[in-house]
Amino acid sequence: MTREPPRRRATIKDVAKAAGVSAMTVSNVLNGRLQFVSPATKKRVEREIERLGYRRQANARSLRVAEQRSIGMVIVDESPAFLADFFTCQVVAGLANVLNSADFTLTVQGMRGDQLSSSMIMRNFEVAGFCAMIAGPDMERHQSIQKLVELDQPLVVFQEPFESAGGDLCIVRQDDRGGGQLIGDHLLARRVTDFLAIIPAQVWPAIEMRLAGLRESLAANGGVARLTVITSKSESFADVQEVVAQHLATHPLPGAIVGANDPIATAAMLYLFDHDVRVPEDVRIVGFNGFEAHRYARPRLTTVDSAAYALGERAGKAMLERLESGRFESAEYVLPVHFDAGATT
Amino acid sequence: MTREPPRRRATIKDVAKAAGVSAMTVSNVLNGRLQFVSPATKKRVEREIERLGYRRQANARSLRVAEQRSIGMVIVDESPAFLADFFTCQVVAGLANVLNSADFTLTVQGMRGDQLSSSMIMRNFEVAGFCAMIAGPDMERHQSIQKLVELDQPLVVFQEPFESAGGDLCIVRQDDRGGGQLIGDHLLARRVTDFLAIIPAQVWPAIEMRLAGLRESLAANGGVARLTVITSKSESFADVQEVVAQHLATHPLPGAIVGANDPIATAAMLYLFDHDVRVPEDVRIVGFNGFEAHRYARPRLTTVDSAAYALGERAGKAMLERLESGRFESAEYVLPVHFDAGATT
DNA sequence: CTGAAAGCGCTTACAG
DNA sequence: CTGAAAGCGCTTACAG
Repeated sequence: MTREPPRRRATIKDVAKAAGVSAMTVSNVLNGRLQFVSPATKKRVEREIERLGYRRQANARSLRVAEQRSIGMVIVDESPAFLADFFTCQVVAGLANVLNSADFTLTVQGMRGDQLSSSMIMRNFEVAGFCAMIAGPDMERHQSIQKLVELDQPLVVFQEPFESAGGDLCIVRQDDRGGGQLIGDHLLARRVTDFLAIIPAQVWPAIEMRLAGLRESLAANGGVARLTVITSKSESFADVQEVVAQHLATHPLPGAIVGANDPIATAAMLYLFDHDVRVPEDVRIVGFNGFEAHRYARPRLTTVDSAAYALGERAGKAMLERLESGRFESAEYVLPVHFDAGATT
Repeated sequence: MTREPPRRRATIKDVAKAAGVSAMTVSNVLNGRLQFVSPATKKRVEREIERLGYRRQANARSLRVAEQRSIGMVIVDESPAFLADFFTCQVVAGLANVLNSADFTLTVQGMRGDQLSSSMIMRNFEVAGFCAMIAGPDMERHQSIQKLVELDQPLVVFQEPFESAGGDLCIVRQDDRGGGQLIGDHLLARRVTDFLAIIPAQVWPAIEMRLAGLRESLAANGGVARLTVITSKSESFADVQEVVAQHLATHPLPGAIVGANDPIATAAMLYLFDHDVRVPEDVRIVGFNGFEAHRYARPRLTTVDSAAYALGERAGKAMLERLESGRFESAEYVLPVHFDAGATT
């Protein structure tokens, strides 16, 4: 229970004294204002910084110059393992990479929607701007976005289908609706008339958009094709298989199963295999995302490749530009998705 | 190019004035020191905080109380997509979750080993402690750890096999060596004598440990079994298949293929299928990690389940305890792994 | 080119 | 119970 000995961390004054210069000169060296400091002095200061193990108190600097060097990433999700989702993880990876390269740090905080207002990252002022990935139904999501907008700081929201209501807000998303359309068109061309879509219980706007695109495709075809949507408790193997079993117990085989993402589609496919249904001969199957891990199922899944990592990068760039120029250069970025034909259709 | 209008953010003084109290009273409300403030005053202050949209400047508070409310997560990896790795992602998810629940924020920065010294997070003092996930060969990794230790702040290192050299350091890892042994024992019991291990070019200490465990198992068996190790440029499907093809062009089929992780094992398995080799009849295959995404390959892969998310949680708890009590309660935590028999052995 | 001083927004020991 | 004041470690406008 002993506390640390109170060995004091070196400050800029310690460095200044050791180098025989003023604190201002040390500050100039630290901030690269080299027109004010001779090369010899610079060397001396740098040696003392090294020797004393001096590190700048980011807090003191930020307070003085009223500038933060971190971006907040808020993930609103019911699951306590919010970041464990692969899509989210890829987005965060791309974002972190761009920000880190520009000497910004990424501050991650995940929470449920009702915890947003009470979270540290919102009650305190400590980041230069926010990025947000928000799950949930429209109403709740919009409440969360509204709360973030009211912070009056630059905000990038991922995978949000609705138009930016103006403000200091930028939407970065991919064309999930277009992806849904591509799936519909592809299957209609193969004369599928009976579609079964499987979505997870946790509402994600991107998944709603995929469904909307699929519906549009079917409607454009004259509306002769029928779409049934069933909901799985989660994306897990067991839950998907259970809901598929339940549905097929009372319904005929559909012409095609469209999974909201690859894990769901693959779980459904394996269920069919275990019940001697052939894919694609009896039922065609399509997933969504096309991440590496799901290229390993055989037959290879037909899917739509998502640009999750690129979304993160795009958001990072947008945020950096915003901080630089004072406004977002575009209110919305929509990245394309790519249809990826496998052997299941 | 217009800068933001200089609308000033509300400070504690603004709140104090609006509520007709002193700044100290506002501070007391903010910090829950309610013995000093009457319920009526508290209500009034809270109303003004709400009305003015006041948020505390975390920098000013941290500077004053000399206490940080963020933990730094350093990921040292050659890949620019450092965080995109699923194992790392799971670790970060578990860590973020525990820290967030304790009102700590997680500050993520990824970089190559040679960028460590020049990174913001190291040159500045802005977090209460560090967690680190470090790839690379022993020498380079130890250099990185050394640099982090010299910061003289609490440090948790993930998946590092070597003993803590004392200091303010805690190792959190899983029993990868034991996992390797389990794989060896399992295959030896099935009379395998010719092992082929496939590892990625990027050195990870955890993978070295898996190999070491496998070697120990073989040695304990009298050393009649032979182990060949080949290296794939990356974990990607194409690279693994290429190296397997190359090897098998000049070598007979092994009795078993041990992948350093599931993606590698699965890619090898699919290569064999494409060349009419039966699994497990002709060649047995084992992977490592057992993440959900790889339960979808058929036949279901025999693997060892990793505790990546739990590693992150354990590290978070260890760090919080350390900050609370002044020392790590244990210099090392080793989480168990579980053998997960599938249909490929 | 260099130094002394003010001030960023908080918290807290001290005096009333 | 409340207020005035000092000070955390920086940066920067100002004076020499």
